[in-house]
Amino acid sequence: MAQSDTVDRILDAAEELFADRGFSETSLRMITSKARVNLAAVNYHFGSKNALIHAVFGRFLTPFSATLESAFDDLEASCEGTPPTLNQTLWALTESAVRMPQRNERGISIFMRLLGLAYTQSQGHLRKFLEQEYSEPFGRFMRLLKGATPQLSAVDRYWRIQFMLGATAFTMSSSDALQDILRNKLGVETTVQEIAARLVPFLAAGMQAQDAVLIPPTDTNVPVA
Amino acid sequence: MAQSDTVDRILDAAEELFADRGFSETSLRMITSKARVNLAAVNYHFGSKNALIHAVFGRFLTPFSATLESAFDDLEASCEGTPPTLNQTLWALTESAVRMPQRNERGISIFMRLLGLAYTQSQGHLRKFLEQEYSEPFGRFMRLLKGATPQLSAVDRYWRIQFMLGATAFTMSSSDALQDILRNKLGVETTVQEIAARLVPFLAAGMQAQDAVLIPPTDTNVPVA
DNA sequence: GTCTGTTTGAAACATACGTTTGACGCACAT
DNA sequence: ATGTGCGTCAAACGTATGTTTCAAACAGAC
Repeated sequence: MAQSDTVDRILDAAEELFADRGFSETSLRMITSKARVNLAAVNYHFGSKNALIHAVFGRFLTPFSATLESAFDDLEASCEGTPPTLNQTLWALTESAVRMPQRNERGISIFMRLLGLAYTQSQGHLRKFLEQEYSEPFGRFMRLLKGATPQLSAVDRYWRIQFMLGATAFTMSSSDALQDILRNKLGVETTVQEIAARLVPFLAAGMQAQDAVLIPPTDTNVPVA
Repeated sequence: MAQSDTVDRILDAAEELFADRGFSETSLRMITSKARVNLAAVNYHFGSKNALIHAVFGRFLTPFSATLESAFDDLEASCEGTPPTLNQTLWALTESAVRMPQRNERGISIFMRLLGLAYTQSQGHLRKFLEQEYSEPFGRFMRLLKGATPQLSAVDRYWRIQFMLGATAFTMSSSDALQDILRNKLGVETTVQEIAARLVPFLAAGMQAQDAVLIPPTDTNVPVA
């Protein structure tokens, strides 16, 4: 055949190992031996380890950003002028992620982990690369958030978006470990879809919390409902 | 003198480098050359790189957990039987963190970053070590959270605690970068204390969000106030 | 001063890494 | 049949890592 499946075998193995161990803690030799290909194949097909990492993201993120764009299109079309709500925007994002065709049942979980790692490892180089490479859907999501939270000042909105991002990236990046703990402690099985279903209301409520009073402790719970 | 300051110089350098670059991306040679001590000093004083990492955490976490314990003591004493509220508990934690004597103005930010890394790097080995080593204040905080959110199921509470942890660790760990962006974009200056003041209401609101409906999108914002 | 235990110093150790090399096999066009 | 290009392979390259070694410097006790 003109093109063997070596490339895909490498991508599959790399994706899984990166998610389990992080990028710099995963060597090319681990990847090639898991994929049962020759060590030199990575540099032959991808050029370098860094290019491999980018390729792993590209394989998922390029079709995902297309899916996301059309989900945003549908959402805005169905709203006819009025800006989509916060809940709708967040759900459009998570639905798009969950609906992506998966290579296996761990697919989503693996990829969320990779995104989380991209935000915390290698001094954020990967984060900058991804935000640049996919600035279109990224910027659009930010604009939707702005439209959905007109009551927030720009500064408040900025920080709260970081809080959301943090909760998401962190949770997803360690979702395997967290699921293990939950299984051992409470005997509960969890899917990534369920985590997302718990995360979205948390984020939406935090995003719409009453403005921060810059004076510390009160002696009653903040009324929420 | 009986004991030189070599140990502290190593700890200072390691702390900063670990926070900037992660654990496995920081070599002993970087640490010793930044600390201007001999390479062998690390293995002589600490035994191994892993033991150094543990020592870095210990230097901050041991006094901090003492401060935290007494803050919790005060809080529970002032409540006389009735369980402290969520807001009070969260504030007791952040106050304790902010009030810690700092080696420099980046102190808090550096340490938050390290905690965040501990949860995401090295397959969670560090996380397990820390939760074991400081199970006392850790478990107590968890119990306080439980008392402050009796309406939540154990599973819901578990995940929301992870969300809080993620938002906090992520934000604090990249607070330097985030503050820079905000300064350049909106011309606003921010302190760690102000970030905390914005974070706590976000977390409290998310923690007390109405139970997750496991069915996706609605067409109205979730009512919050 | 001399001895003793502790801390530093420069150098080497063994190992692992990402990358490169050059020979080899194989399909396919000529 | 023959040559050409692509993919694979074992082996090596140079570099960087964590750790160890052993001699020298230093302190304080006698």
